[in-house]
Amino acid sequence: MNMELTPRKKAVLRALIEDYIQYAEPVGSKTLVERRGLEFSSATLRHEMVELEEMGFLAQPHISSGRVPSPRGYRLFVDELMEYHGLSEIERETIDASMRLKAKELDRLIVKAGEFLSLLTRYTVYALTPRIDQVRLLRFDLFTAGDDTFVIVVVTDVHTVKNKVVRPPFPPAEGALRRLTAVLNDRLTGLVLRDVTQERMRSVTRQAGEAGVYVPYVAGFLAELLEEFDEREAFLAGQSHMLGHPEYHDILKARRLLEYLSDGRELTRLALADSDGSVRFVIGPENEAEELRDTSVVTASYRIGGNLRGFIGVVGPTRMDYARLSSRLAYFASRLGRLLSGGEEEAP
Amino acid sequence: MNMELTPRKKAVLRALIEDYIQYAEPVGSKTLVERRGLEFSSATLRHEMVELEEMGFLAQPHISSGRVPSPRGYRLFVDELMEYHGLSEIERETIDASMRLKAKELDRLIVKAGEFLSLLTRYTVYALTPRIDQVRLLRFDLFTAGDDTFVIVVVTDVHTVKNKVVRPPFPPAEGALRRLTAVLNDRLTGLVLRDVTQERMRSVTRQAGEAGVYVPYVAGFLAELLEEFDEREAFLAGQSHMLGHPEYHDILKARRLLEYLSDGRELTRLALADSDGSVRFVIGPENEAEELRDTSVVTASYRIGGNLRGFIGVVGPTRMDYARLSSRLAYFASRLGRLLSGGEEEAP
DNA sequence: TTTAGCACTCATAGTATCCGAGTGCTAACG
DNA sequence: CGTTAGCACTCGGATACTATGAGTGCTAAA
Repeated sequence: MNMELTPRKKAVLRALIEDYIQYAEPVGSKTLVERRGLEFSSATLRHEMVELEEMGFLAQPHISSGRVPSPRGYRLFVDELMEYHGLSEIERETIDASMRLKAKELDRLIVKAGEFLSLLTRYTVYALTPRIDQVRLLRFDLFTAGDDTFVIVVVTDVHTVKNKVVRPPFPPAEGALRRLTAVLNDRLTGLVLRDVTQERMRSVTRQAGEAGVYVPYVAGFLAELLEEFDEREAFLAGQSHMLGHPEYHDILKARRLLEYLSDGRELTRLALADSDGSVRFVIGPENEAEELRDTSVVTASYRIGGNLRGFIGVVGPTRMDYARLSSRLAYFASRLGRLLSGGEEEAP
Repeated sequence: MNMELTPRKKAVLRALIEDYIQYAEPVGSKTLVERRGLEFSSATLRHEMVELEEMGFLAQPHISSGRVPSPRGYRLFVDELMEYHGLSEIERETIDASMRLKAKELDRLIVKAGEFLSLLTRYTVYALTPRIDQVRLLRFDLFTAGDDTFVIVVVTDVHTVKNKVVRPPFPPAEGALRRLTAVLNDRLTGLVLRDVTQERMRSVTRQAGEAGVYVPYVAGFLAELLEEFDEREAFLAGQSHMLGHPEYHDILKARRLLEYLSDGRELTRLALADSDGSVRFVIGPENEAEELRDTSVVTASYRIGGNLRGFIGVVGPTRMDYARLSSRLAYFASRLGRLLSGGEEEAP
């Protein structure tokens, strides 16, 4: 028996997968002729299908039904067979328009982007913010605000300025804060956040004189920032789309999946894309998590500035419209990266 | 026929509703005796049930089945019949512990709170931030950051400090920004954001000399802030819980509802609680939105500081555990308000 | 190598039947 | 007169059986 993937076998497999993606029903030899227009008799196709099944690319739900792609089949499809859809001008414009988001904080922006992507693709979407392990401190500013509080503002070199309002037991004097600000800017700016040691903070305290009593607040804030920057935040959008696919008409399955996805920690562990721009497919059992074994995840990454990478992706049944999806996702991610890197007047 | 709500009728109705809430199955006269321990024969209870049905408190899915509470029945139940569960010490502590949230931004805090409430109640939760129509400007600060950008920081009297990074076509000089900052603080602090007129900004420009070229950036930022503060933000959490209730085993129903709820604008229009602390129930057809006609919404409000009110609530089938829910929700909302009003060192 | 023909498989839909929880009504009881 | 036992009746849901037809694998001829 011919166990090579002849061009004809590829054509059959491709036609079958495309049909199954569209109609979500096992595809028979006759359907292949009638609906996909393959120029062979159904008997010939049956031969091919038997061999494709033996090669592991197809499966049969039961003995007398049509064929269904196996995960390996999908894998071959996305790697070699599928034809990438180009985007129409209109689609490009829709995506571009969606990027005019007003939010200023990174995470709000990502959430909005995810919601839009979910609207666009009609799949459930997850998004991960970048893990920011190298934040550089650019500037400090401390000033009083209200009766007995003061504000610490820290400017970093990534997309955000962070601040905190502090209420110390002893009311801060404007002059003392000004002095402390000067010392902080003198001693700490230009440093990477991770490199701000206790030793350095002690030297700030020494230099700050009486304003030194406020140093612990600054140190505490920096510690919080370090922690906050260091972990990715995860978001999910468009959960209701999951219920639109027939494979999740089993309510228990749908529920388990959504429950799994709503755990941010699990999301963070989810498939991450390989390299910028390109799209990664993780198909069914290729997923590590038990809960995703019959689910596919398609991910792209977006870049902020130089080396910060966040991820945005789509979750759905293995029978996803990979071809259509991947081009949209890739374009979307590249646009998102551009937006966040400050194509607008936004961002340092 | 006795059309008055005798104490016995109330007892029957209450027992029936409690049973239905627990088991989600039409309740028969025999069940009332055996499971709820009513001290009458099933025949007597059948008499009562006929009358309760005629009064509109019960309904019968079909002629030979048990009874189910009608929306009017639930209404009576929450208004008069149900017995509020107290919270155990452990539950109180669990809620209190959940309030030690690290997030600094208001909306992130609300999201986290909503996620926790959903975990606690096992229902889908929605949350609305307060509508902040009276923001007072406390302080401005402008400074350069990086090569050709500068940062505008605005401190307000509500829970947040806002900032924006701006990249003007002409690099800003440190001195000019210092001067502009001084003018802004002189002319605008203490004002309510809404009262910052174009006229006022023009006078700032005049006073700022050469730094006046940067005033439009500040004005633009203030306009954005006004818009941002003025609208509530809406969040949804725990969507997967919806699928846990048998009334949403109809996937189409579940999907429609989740789709409706994932539209933030619709959420904003959702039932709002009446007064602080107390909990409001909107039962099935009492909802204005068509999509919520067989869904109940239970809402509480939380206060930030003096007069800002946000809402947090729970969405589920009309067969909700109102008694258990309301006490938990009320306590949760009051705790949330306390947290946000600055029980911690947080917030101006 | 391809295709027509054919017997075979089996999921699905449709139909018939049964079961029993629950009802409403009536008559007897305290 | 309110309460209860008894009973015929209803009807949704479970179970069993059958028919249908899409799809198969195999064989033999083109």
